Amino acid sequence: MNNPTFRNWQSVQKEVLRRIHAREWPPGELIPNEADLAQEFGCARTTVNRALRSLAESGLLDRRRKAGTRVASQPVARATLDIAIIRADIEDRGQKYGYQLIEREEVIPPISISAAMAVETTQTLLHIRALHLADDVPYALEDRWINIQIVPSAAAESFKTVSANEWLLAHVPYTHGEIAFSANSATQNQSMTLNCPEHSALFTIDRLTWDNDAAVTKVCLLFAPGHQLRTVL
Amino acid sequence: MNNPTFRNWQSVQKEVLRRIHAREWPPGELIPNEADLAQEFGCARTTVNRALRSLAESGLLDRRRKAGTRVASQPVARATLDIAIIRADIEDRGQKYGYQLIEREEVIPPISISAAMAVETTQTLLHIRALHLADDVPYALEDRWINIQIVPSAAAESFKTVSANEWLLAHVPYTHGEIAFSANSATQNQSMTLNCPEHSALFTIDRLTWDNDAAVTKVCLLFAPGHQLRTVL
DNA sequence: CAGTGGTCTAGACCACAGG
DNA sequence: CTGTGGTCTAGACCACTGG
Repeated sequence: MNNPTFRNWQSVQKEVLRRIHAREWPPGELIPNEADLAQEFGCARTTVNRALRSLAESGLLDRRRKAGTRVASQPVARATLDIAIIRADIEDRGQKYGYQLIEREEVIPPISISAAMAVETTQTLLHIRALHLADDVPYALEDRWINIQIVPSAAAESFKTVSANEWLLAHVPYTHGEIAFSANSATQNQSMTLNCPEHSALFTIDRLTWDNDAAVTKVCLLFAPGHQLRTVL
Repeated sequence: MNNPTFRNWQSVQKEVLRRIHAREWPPGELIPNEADLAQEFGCARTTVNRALRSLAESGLLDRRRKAGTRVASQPVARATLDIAIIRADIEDRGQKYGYQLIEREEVIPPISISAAMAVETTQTLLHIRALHLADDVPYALEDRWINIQIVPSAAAESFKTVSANEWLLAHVPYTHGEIAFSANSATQNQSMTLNCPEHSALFTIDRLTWDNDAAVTKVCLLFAPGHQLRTVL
């Protein structure tokens, strides 16, 4: 049984993947415990643990103390998306980045915004609207609210040349956030700004960013028609 | 220096996060090496490694041999999406799942499909169109192509009661895939099936699944207006 | 070439939860 | 209560890569 072929966790993982894939270990099946696998593979239990833990993180295995390790019966596809700064996205594709500030105002937001950001309905927020361009063509429309009580330094920024998207990521820390992807129909105003037909289907990212229970910023990004967000599984 | 507070990798990670967050280690900064941190925290280097590796995987740190570990200067937001079986998605929200097969045929696909799936232009594929419902309301429209040379058992499935979405995940292994999210305008046909206005903005998932360089299936999922895909950061 | 992260090992103790 | 995964340790060697 002592198989000298598996000397590192990657090779162990590869072999485990092979067995799952070949249905030697079918979905839902209990696989041998770490100690047994370590003996079979001729390596330390730590190494087996590393391989299996990694597979569990990607959703292929289901591990529970005492219950052991099972092949996931419904293999969830876990996609990892990297949401970068818009400028970086554009430049990575070799296009020229452009930026235009449309509006900047400090106002009391609609109830829907103050509620989502958990601020008093009477509190003033900084409202920014801006357009991102790729090779001089409209790329994305940014509509953002910033909590200037939490980020007072934002009040001094004009955001005329640096987008709020970029400035915030570089200057303001956050602890966690929520993000939602959806599709929205372009309003007349939006379609004019993005230079597309009215009612075009726009890929949309809504994002709410928190710093320890205080909302930092809420942003809605509307991408020009045709935009895709891609990743591998 | 020997601080007895940090006994496990989670607490080490938490402290590192605190320092990043408090800008004690600003973006781009080189942080102490593992051995030094281990001494400071009073734990083994392995434990520090575990904490830092995990942060690097989530994009907060940038690690390179010899060069050391740096705080990411452009913290990429890395969102993890779980793409489950549609039925599971609906039932998890306490709704009743429904399924209707619209069309099932074995035909030679359009060039765009055969090219994407890297099959001969003359090869017949299984084409499935189906509707998923939540509480009897249209939820998503599935348009799928299956490579019956790779999955011959699919040719014997009627897909009248079990969706291809679910059947494939349970019966057909795959090694990797590509996924893309976008927004599309509903065609007249689509809008009738989904019972929504024509030209509605539909959230779209395109997915191509491979088994070792052979395409298994290509699917386009069009979700009814209002659908959101959510996750946390 | 030398410093850094990447990994392996053997052994140990612990936390959790199934039976 | 007991088996399983989760983790820590100390020490070691290795792989990569910056200077």
